[in-house]
Amino acid sequence: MGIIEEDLFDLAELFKVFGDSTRIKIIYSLIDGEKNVTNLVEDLNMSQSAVSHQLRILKTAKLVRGRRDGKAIFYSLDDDHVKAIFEKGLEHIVHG
Amino acid sequence: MGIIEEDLFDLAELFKVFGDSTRIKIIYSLIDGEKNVTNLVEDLNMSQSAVSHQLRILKTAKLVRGRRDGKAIFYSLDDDHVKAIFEKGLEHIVHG
DNA sequence: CCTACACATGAACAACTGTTCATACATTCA
DNA sequence: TGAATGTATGAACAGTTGTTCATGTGTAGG
Repeated sequence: MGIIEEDLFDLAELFKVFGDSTRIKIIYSLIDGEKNVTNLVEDLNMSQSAVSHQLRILKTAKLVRGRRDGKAIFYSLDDDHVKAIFEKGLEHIVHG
Repeated sequence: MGIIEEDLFDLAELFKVFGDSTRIKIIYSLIDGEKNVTNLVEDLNMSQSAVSHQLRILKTAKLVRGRRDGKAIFYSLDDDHVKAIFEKGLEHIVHG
C-alpha cells in the first residue's frame, strides 16, 4: 500500500468535507437512518437552501446518497466508512 | 454517550484541522516517528514559515506535540487517535 | 557578546467557503 | 393544466483560511 502525494491530497479533501458543522450534523442525523431534506431541515433548524447545498457537497464526496420517493428525496450514509470515520473522530473528542 | 451539539461542533473543528494538504502531509510524515522542523520543511518542500504556522495549528488542536532538543524542536503525533483517524480516512480513499 | 542556526509569529493579501435570497426544476393531486 | 409541495441551483456577499514576507525569539559555539 504505497501512499502517493495524490492520496494525501484526496485524504485532505475528504476530511475537509467532514470539517463543517452543518455537514457533521447531517452525517450525525443520518446515522439513525435515512431522512428526507425536510426532516433534515427540521433536525438542524436551518434553511432548506443551506441544507441542500451541503447535501450536494456530501453527495459529490460520496459520503451520502439520495433516493427519490415521490416528491421527497431520502438521504442516507453512502457506506460504513462514513460512520467509522465519524466515530474515530468522536473518540478523540471525548477522550480529550 | 450522549452527544450534544457542542460535541458535533468540536468534531467538525477536529476534522477541519485534518482537512488541509499541508497538515495531512505533516501528519503522514510524523507517522514514521518524530521529526524536527527542518526535516519537515525538506520533506514537504515548503517554506519554513508555512510549516511552522501549520505546526502551531496542529499543536493547538493537540494532534502533535513538540519537544525541544538544543536548537531543534522535534514534533510527534500526540496520541494514537491521530494515526487511527488518518487511517480510517485512508481506507475510504483507497476503496473508492 | 556576537554570530549563526532553528524556529515562531504578526501583518497582509488572494483564494476559498458557507449562507442567504431569489428562482428554477420535479412530482403529485385536484 | 394549475396549484401546492419538496428539492436543487446560481449569484452575491461576508467571513475564514493558508501562504508569503519581514521580523522576532531562543539556543549553542567561538
